[in-house]
Amino acid sequence: MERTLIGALGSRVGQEVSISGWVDVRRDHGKIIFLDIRDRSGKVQVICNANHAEALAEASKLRPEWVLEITGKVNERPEKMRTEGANGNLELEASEIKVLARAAELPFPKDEQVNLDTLLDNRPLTLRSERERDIFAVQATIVDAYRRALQARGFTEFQAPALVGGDAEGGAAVFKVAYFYDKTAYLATSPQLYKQIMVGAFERAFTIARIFRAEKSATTRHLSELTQMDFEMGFIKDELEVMAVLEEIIRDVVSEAAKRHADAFARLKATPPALGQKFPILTLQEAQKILGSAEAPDLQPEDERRLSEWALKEHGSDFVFITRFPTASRAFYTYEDPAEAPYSRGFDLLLRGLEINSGSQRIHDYDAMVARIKNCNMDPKKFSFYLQAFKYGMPPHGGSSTGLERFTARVLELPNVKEASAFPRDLNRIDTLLHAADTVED
RNA sequence: GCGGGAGUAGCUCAAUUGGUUAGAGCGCGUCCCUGUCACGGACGAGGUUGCGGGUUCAAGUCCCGUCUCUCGCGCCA
Repeated sequence: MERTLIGALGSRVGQEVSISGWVDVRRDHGKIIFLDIRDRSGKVQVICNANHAEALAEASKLRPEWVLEITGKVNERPEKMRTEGANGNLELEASEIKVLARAAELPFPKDEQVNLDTLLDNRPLTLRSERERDIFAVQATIVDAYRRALQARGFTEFQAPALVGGDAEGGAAVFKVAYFYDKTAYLATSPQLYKQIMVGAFERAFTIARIFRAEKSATTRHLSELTQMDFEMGFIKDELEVMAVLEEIIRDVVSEAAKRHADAFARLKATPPALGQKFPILTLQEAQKILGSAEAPDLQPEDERRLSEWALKEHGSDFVFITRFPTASRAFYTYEDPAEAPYSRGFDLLLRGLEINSGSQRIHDYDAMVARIKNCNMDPKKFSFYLQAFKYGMPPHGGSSTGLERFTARVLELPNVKEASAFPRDLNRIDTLLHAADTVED
């Protein structure tokens, strides 16, 4: 019999169907056994009783996470046995149970709240929990909505390289890779330079790229491998134009996630970020005045948290832009208007106390770019590939970069960014798929 | 890299100022149970207290070293 998805059982009441899925829970009463079966579309209660002795005998052997194919009849539940939620009014009376795969004893119940370390050590299992599926379903929507929002505004998606010939950004620590005979390559710390090159081709370009940072940091906001959602646009007047597009995109993404996943937000006890009428914009100086702190070239984590509290209180927004950082504290390609020196046209976007996006207007003039590179004590020759984009005519442009895991974590109010990565890597954590032979049972 | 906290059963955690045989809940095993939905009930198994050294009549508990986790700072996004 053809498989029916569990989510579609509501329209098959009274009919004989076949479902496939995992055992979520078994409740064994001896002569009557209940199973909660889960597939990608939902869950349903299966009842095994004396009407089908073979199925009942089979059900008594089942354990959590066994994979089954069950044939039976979809019944309305007796009046008093109904529950809230999907399929709460029906149940499948099993006539035949076929085991497609067994599962070993679980180290802990699938939906039990465990410590972060245990959660990540047991990822193949814990990803099956409702909580983890909620997190990564929301994350999938964030990526999808970001992509659609940019496509709708005339941006062309491109694929950025992960292997690069030099550390383009400077600043961030890089992973080295032995590259064939005598070369050294690096894992990209950002798609930035390639994104700018693409402005020359498409005017508006974006990429959703894996990037790598070898920072020896052990915090709740760092990962060694992460996803950056980057866009870059040509023919702008200033960074405010980039910020306006970014704000529109963020509004689309947050609204879409809230709309599609209201149930997940509720289960995770998270509130979708408040968008307010408009994201407030503070210059660094204004921000430091609000904080009552001394002038410094950048904000500290505690400052970021306090500014977010201010933005929510004063503007009903969980987001706040910070602009006008000193040019010296920003990446080399950041544009500085002579009239605005020593401040740059860079900006950060904070969400609930954490920097989730960084952007700027960029230098577009070839000579100015070469001069800035020299000024930063770097060799323009090493940038000759990148510099071709400017040599052959580049419009005034700018863009921004959103950290997917940080964004997901703040949207869902997850305390540690590692929870927003299905397979996080950090100082000590990296999967050893090929070295775990001693943990495999014979 | 610096600082705080932690490491006890498969998981989550207890264990007076050092003191007999290290406990609980969940999970697991056997048995009972025809309306549960975290089903329930009876009984049971399960520990070199991260690792190495030291102090002491006696160490899960105190000291030193080491590894790991976790939180904060630095760096970074």
